[in-house]
Amino acid sequence: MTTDRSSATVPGRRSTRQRTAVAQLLDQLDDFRSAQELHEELRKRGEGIGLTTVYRTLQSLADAGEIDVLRTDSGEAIYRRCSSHHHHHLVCRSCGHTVEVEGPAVERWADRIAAENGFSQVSHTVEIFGTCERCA
Amino acid sequence: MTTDRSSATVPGRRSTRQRTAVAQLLDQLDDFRSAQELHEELRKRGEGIGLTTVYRTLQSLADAGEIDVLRTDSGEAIYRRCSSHHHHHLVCRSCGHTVEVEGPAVERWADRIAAENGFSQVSHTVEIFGTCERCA
DNA sequence: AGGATGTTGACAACGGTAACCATCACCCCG
DNA sequence: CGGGGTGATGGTTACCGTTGTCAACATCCT
Repeated sequence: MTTDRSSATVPGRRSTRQRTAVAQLLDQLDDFRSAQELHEELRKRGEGIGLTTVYRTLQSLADAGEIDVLRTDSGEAIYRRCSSHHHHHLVCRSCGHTVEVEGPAVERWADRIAAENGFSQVSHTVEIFGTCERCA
Repeated sequence: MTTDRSSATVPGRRSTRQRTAVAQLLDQLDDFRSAQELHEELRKRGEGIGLTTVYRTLQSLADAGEIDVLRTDSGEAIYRRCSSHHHHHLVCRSCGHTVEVEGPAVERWADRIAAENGFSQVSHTVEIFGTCERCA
């Protein structure tokens, strides 16, 4: 069995009903969702929670590395609970279905390129978009 | 000799002083810049041009594939005139200084991963961010 | 030159996100 | 097990990048 991350406290420290609700919802979902979508879903489920709190909680979780953040073409941030090790995503443009992927060679390539050009504090974004079988 | 892209018209069709100014500025710059930065620079140079027009022109150029668009961590769009062949970027977080990079192996890796998971119509984003030597 | 049509730009609206801050809930302590 | 200090909440306002609006204007074809 996996660790129960739903009770993660992250921010300052306290565990509240709202934070638990956000964490649990993220655990259940497998696709990237926007803060507003998550907020709407929580309210739909009867959770009393403010949009501000959702934003704050997501930001804390992201800062703590507990969730991944992507940007849509329109600039909107979308969130998803991910495994903790470094990975990238293969995302369906149509339904948002996501597969975590790895590419050790890509990591090395990025680091090498950056080093060759004198860049430090290197990070990189690698996302693959396409149409999944079900949406094809 | 290369084609004179500074006179690109793109949108509907007409060539105007403003569009030429934006295109020329992009030709001179080698870094990713936000619409507002470009607008400010143009005014600094004495070009009478509205912010709205800058946004519109950049969007048209991007739609036409004449410039590349990236998103900063904060979600802001940044633009840069790029070579037309497929490439990626090594971008300085601090000053926007950019180096175009290539990674044939990465392209193949992305295509293979997508194929293995049954995804079609594959595209990918690969950007490397860091701090360049001058900003370190 | 004349005019149809595309373009401009000041301004207002918009949408996502973050700051405020008074009220509230955790949870530690006795 | 209850009081209270401290961190959390959330309605509201503010922000900021970006886009819509629309009257005035420039371009370019004839």
